[in-house]
Amino acid sequence: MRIGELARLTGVSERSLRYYETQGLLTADRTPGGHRDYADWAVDRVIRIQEFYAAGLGSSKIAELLPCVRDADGGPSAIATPRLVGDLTTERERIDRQITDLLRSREVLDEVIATAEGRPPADG
Amino acid sequence: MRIGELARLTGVSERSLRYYETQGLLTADRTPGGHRDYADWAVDRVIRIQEFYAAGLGSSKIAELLPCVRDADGGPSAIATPRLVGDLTTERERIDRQITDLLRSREVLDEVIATAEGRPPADG
DNA sequence: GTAAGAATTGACACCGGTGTCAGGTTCAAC
DNA sequence: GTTGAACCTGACACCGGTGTCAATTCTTAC
Repeated sequence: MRIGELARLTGVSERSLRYYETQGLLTADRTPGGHRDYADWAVDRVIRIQEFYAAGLGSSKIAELLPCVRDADGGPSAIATPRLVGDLTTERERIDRQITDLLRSREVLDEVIATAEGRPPADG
Repeated sequence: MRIGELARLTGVSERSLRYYETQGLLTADRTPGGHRDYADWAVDRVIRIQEFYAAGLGSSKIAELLPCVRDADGGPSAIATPRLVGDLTTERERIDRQITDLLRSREVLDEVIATAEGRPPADG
């Protein structure tokens, strides 16, 4: 499929899809004229990339990580090197902390919202 | 207390503490010479500010939100306006989505780590 | 008084994914 | 062929919390 369709299917801008390619996150065949031609599994990959970005990982970490992820690209998945495993473990801890922060902030927001709506804030 | 001590106690840089003041997130008395003099509750407030930042809120939203949060600043808490409640509800939804993303990414990381360590990936 | 450490303001820079514009090329339908 | 939509590359800018440096001033202990 072409970049326009992929953008439409994933909700990710064409700009970003091209950027992912420069970062080694997403590859595409080319038509004789130079237009990108994506395989079907690109949709899943783009969604996964977005999830990783949302989780706070940077392009280079995602680039290392993607080959090790079992997904629908049809290829065999690589085994993470010990160094990468160390990095990912660090990321995992960061993600844990972030989840904790998010849960706490969500509670606070709920309390403020509940108070403003005249409901008694859930006991705390 | 002085800015240096507050920075040490919270783990937040002096630079950031001064920035928070410019954003209306944190106030301090001043000594006759102009040095900031923070009350004890500033520690809790700074930690809360950091949590909100970590949750993806911007300075201006936090500035609106803080007066409505019941915390240790000794003051009575304000009631959020309907407009603010709307904004906070939107933020709450964003936070929910982000938590979902983080949980999913964490699972993927766990699988990659487990595979690399020769453990069978937790069934999925 | 004086010296050393701490605090002040102001300015500049960074990161890094994304938006956007410009100027040119390709594709597909007629 | 021609035409209009889609695509190409390259460049510039943004955001916004934080790091850092500079030049100056305040505080405190001697």
